[in-house]
Amino acid sequence: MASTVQLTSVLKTLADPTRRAVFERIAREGEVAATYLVQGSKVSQPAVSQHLRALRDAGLVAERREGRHIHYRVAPKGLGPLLDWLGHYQTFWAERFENLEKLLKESE
Amino acid sequence: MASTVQLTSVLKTLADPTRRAVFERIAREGEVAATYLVQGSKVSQPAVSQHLRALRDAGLVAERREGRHIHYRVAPKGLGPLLDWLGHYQTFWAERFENLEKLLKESE
DNA sequence: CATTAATATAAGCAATTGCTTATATATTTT
DNA sequence: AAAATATATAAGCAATTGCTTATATTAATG
Repeated sequence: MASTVQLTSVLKTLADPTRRAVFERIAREGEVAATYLVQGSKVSQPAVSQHLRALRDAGLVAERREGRHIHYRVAPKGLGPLLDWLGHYQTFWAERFENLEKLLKESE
Repeated sequence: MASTVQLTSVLKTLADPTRRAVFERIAREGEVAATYLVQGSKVSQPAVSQHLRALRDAGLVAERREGRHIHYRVAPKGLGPLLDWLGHYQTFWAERFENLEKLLKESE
């Protein structure tokens, strides 16, 4: 029953393009250490660190410490509040939804 | 092929709770004149007007003038960039996606 | 233990945001 | 045309945001 607060935090967190790019890279690569996210990012190490904190606080990523590296991965439930919310607007995107449906079937 | 810019604007626009509440009310009520959105909103008329402008600029609502009233309705394609983007993360929410799938089928 | 490496925190700053009040622009009504 | 109604715009302001540089913390290594 994802609260408004959670949904707001997910949306705000994903709304920043730099931060969203970090999220997308984590999603693509599976598990990435922060250092590697800093390499290949336009912004500084502290900036990346702050984005990672925001992503974690929003429940969008989880972390696993391994020595002095911290590996980030996408938290499967993180997008939950957003998906729940979108569920209420199915009537507005039913068509597109069926496209996704097709994609999903093809991918298995 | 919804650009990053469009996605960012959709996310930013929906991220504000007051503005999202306006959008939700338009969605629920089908077509609503701005005046009625002002009534029942915590914020002032100009604030609502600014939110409506933001929603329109993001492509989330469309308007229809009728005399001195302007009626707002949800723009079906508005959520497109968001849905397209989510399509890339199916693997992370496939399960939840199937729930939505079920709901969709029940609703027709 | 001292140094290096990985990450986080602090402080400061310019830009953006969301609101307000005041005023402008339509449009209808009298 | 004047008054009333519906909506938009302008200007200003406090709060938030995303970044920076500088410094701390945590962990591995020589």
